[in-house]
Amino acid sequence: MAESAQAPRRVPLNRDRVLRAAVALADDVGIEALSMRNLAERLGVVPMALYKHVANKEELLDGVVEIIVGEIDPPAQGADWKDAIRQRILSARRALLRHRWASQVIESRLHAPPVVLDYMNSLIGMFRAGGFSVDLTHHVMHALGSRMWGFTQEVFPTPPPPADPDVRAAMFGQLAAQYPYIIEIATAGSHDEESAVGRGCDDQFEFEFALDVLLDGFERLHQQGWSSTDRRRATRASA
Amino acid sequence: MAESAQAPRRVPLNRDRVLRAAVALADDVGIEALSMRNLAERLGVVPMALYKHVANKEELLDGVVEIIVGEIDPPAQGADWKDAIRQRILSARRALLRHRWASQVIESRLHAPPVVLDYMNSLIGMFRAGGFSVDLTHHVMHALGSRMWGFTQEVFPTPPPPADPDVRAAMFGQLAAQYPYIIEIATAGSHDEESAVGRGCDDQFEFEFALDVLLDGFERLHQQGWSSTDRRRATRASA
DNA sequence: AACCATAGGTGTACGCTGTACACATGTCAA
DNA sequence: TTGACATGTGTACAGCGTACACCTATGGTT
Repeated sequence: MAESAQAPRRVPLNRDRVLRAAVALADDVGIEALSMRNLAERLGVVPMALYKHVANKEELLDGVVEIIVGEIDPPAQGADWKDAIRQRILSARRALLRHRWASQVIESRLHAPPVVLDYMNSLIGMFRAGGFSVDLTHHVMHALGSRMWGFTQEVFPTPPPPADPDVRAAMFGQLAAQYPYIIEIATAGSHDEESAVGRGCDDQFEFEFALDVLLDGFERLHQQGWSSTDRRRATRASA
Repeated sequence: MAESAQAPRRVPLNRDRVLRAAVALADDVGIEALSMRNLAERLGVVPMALYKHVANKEELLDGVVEIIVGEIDPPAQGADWKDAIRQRILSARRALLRHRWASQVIESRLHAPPVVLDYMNSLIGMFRAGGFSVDLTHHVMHALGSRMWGFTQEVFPTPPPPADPDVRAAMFGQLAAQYPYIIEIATAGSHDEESAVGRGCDDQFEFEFALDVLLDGFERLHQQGWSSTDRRRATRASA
């Protein structure tokens, strides 16, 4: 008899299948639960089998980053630099929103995988095509920082408010006394102050706001013919 | 005889000593080697002893963040909002440069320790004192993001160039073919192209450049009386 | 002075992690 | 048919955070 019926001849693992399984697993159970053991189990294989395809966990994560970055759209053709870059970064953002854990992994990488360099290289090229000097482009890329990946580090996501209304009211009073300005911001635009505390922000708006402040600033410097001889107090009119 | 001579009556641990030892240990051996076991050893104590002073490792790291943030200078008095905020953030930067691992720990926190809220609250207050609306202040704080802590995520620090000149030349050629724009930036202002690849950037300059682009943008929006009813395409003149 | 509650330190043990190393198996070339 | 090579297995180890039971020294009360 054909042993393909008996033991259904498993397709052998390969690097790509391992990496895609890792992405799927992280999507499902979160990045902190992505362990070599869990991943192996999901692939129906013993942990050490993975090491035939990735050198170690670091390289696995490098590969995962490659996959995510591969989901970013190529640059739009025909748009001016500002719109093209804006669109591209927002595409990166969409990719990273599909995998919420990805920003953390990107930031943890010690050296950039090739696709990452591709992306950065192409982004730089978009500024250069817009007429930016090498120097200004350099600084502008630094200024974008991790925002070029479509995320801002959400420093301290607001914890969910306590369910008990009494506890919530008490907590609100204490916070208002201790951090009046934070409360002022958190409750802005709401008449029911207390309930608004845990309301959260429109992340997409905040992201675009910051991105546009930066892009507008870059445009202004570019138009003014900024050059790195203005190195002291770089962008400031005052000095 | 006094047993204080015989067994030199050790001073008991307390939360503060534990936290400061943790900071010192991380400074010495790096954050990845800061384990409960290593920390205990450094304090001449058994690992579990630490748990009488911090609930778990997460809370230890919270406490470590408290100490770092405590090193940030209080706001300057009498300066205008822009200079005051600039100075404060640069002070935060100095604190974080003293502990290179700290940014990573700050970003890994799930909820903000009180001193962190203090800092943010006070920074918000500085914008408000400068006449910023609640709304604009809100967005502006988001736009600063982790830069308010004085760091930009250094995405992918450049690895040191290989020692062997032949290898270096070969690598340079390959990089130049594959990532021409990156190479263009990396070698800008240098005539000896190859050797400039690993030269690195003036991080302080890059940080201040980005900070000033943002602060200048904020100032412009503020002067123009930006209000959140301009919510679509927030900062853009075009639409 | 005797007592005892309590805070602080100890020792052991468990489950989890990444991964080194030796081994088995399955597939293709000679 | 034989052997080489790629792939998957099994066992084992060191390190991690930390639960739990225990001991000990200190300080206040009787």
